[in-house]
Amino acid sequence: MSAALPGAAPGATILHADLDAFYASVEQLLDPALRGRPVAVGGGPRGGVVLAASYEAKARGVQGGMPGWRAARLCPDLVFVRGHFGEYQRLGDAVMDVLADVTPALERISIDEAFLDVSGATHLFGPPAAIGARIRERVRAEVGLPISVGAARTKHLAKIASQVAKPDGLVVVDPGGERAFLDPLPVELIWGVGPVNEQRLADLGIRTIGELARTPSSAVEHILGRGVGQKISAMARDEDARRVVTSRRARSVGAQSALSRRAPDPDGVRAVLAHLADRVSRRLRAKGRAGRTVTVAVRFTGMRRSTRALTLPVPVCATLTLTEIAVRLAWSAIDDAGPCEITLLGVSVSNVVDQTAVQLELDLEPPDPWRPGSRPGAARSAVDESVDAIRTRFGADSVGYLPAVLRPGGAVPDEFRELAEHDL
DNA sequence: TCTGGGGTCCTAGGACCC
DNA sequence: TCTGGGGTCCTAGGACCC
Repeated sequence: MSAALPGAAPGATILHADLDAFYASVEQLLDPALRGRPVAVGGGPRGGVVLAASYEAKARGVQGGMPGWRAARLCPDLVFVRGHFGEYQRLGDAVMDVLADVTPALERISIDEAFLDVSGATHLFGPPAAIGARIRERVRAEVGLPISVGAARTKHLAKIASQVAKPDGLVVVDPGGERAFLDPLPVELIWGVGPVNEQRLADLGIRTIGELARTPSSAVEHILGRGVGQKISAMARDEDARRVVTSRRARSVGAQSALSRRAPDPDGVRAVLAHLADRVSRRLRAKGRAGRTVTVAVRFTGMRRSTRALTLPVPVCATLTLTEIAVRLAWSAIDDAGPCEITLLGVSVSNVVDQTAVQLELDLEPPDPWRPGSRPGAARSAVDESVDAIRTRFGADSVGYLPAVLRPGGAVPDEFRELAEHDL
């Protein structure tokens, strides 16, 4: 528990609400025996990565993204749980419902995190500090989860405030108090400063946000590049002008699967890519969208990655078209790599636009010489439409292009994938 | 014992056009 | 025969976020 900084200044009207160790907290809510114990969702001592760690686990050095075996070594009594992904979705949605009661100016940025602009809500609920406290009480009482809230004049500052408030706290940065709040904090709290940029800044002797704010922007741009340098300098100087955006559509859609290391063989590569292309194209068609650029990512042993992209003259969303393009791109990368083993394949589609009723991609394919006047793309669309309709009625696994046996080993549940999907 | 899966944005270099 | 400069699009790679 941490106390709010005093103050009810009307200017701190952007809130950032962020559930604490979300997946792990849900597990502790569902199973009282896990409360107070170090818990890791996902992974295990013999493989996979930790998707989320409880605060008890974090205190022992366990972090999200860490390989399970390393987490187990750091914390021998760590309890690994598989995860209740459907519950995460349900409870995350329930929390967003609570937030939406405060204001419709709500920007959800992930399953467990959102910005709110409460400038229109203060006459109903009081100053931002009171709204933040009310949100925390309601989420605790009605959903049963701890949530931290930051309030400030800008999104960037509100997000930093919520990070400082964690776990289970509320921090309000009053207008006028921004510099005093920011200056002593480490640069890694700035949105966009990760391990690499943190080190680059440290090489210049810059460790705090105050030091960064006092460094000429040109010097920062010199080591971080112009775009990133300008952004980060502006953040350090508290010059964030972003508004709360209530709806945002994804600009790309992708799917990827880690594979147990294997030498690439044509049938196996095609099978995995067909599966991924099916996931991607299905999501596109469900929203009446299509994309012009197809990108394939291949990861090799040693975490070396390679990508290949192709931009088409017209948007595509047919499963078979996407599969064929992906296969060609993947082999371009694999052939360039020489003898190798692959550990991941990914397919993504960008340059996404609304698809008109006409399936323009039909004309990408040459006519079938055996059937004069035929439009082979029409057959593809017809197949996709039939499959989509069957899945709608009978479930996603009722029909597919692939034998189930080809699903890559170690795959995460589909429910987990869906948690991370952005709205198209 | 050796790293998930969903995304966003930026950069450099090359092709191409006017 | 040689040649400027700017703009746009594309590709490949990389950093970062949740």
